[in-house]
Amino acid sequence: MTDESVCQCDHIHETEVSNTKKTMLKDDDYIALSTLYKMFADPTRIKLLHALEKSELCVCDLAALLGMTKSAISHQLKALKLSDLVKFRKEGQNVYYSLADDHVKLIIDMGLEHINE
Amino acid sequence: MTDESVCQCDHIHETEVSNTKKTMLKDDDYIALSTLYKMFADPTRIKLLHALEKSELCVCDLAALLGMTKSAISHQLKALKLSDLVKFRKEGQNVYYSLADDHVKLIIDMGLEHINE
DNA sequence: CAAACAGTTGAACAATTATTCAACTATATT
DNA sequence: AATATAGTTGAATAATTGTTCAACTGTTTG
Repeated sequence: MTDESVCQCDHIHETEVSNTKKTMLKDDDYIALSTLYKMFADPTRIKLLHALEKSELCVCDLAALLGMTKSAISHQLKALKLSDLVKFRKEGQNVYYSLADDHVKLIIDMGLEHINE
Repeated sequence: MTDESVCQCDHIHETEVSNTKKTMLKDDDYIALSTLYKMFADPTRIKLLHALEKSELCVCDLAALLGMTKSAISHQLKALKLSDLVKFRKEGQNVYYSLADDHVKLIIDMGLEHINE
């Protein structure tokens, strides 16, 4: 099956397309990238990340801050944890969450720049 | 209704929470931010953006490059257009798309950095 | 003018996902 | 040991979303 049969096109700019093809990454890389950005693609999660820029907070603090249930927050923190965007430490009954690294702040700031222009 | 009644928590670190609250943005800002990142949160769209880093391409080119139908590509380009991530120019039957500004490349590169560590 | 092609669009369908709810674990307190 | 609280978890539900399909617009060419 040719590319043309998939895209239903006859006249393709072949040199540009083949040049671009060389610069493209593996499919898995794009999936990994989009999976990362999915974490920033939800208001609740981006609030959590932004809140944790300031200081570490426990699940209760975050739930109170966002006005949401502990369960909802815990579910989202789990997703952020799986994407290595937050880390945590346990202390007694509390679990304190914090940002995993500086990229998180940089990515959020980059987005804010785009919004505010 | 108090925050506590929503989050089901009794012992909240009040000073940390109220300090963090001061640094938080308006809800609309978080919605705008997450809406922006939603555009990067899909493999097809991030491929389109990455492809357009190299040179402008028409819908047919992009469809051929990604091995997808013109319709699917057109739908995603519309979303990217609405988020001001791509711009376009018409020439005869063709519509050439290109990146709207440099932020797009920066945001993708930032994500790649996080992946490759 | 008619045929061919590039591109767009809306509806439909399938897949993904955010929150809720209830049940559960684990730690701390009395 | 019993109770209370912090946090997690899995299933269920509702909402969102990506692709397909068919029909459409607009431009070019013979």
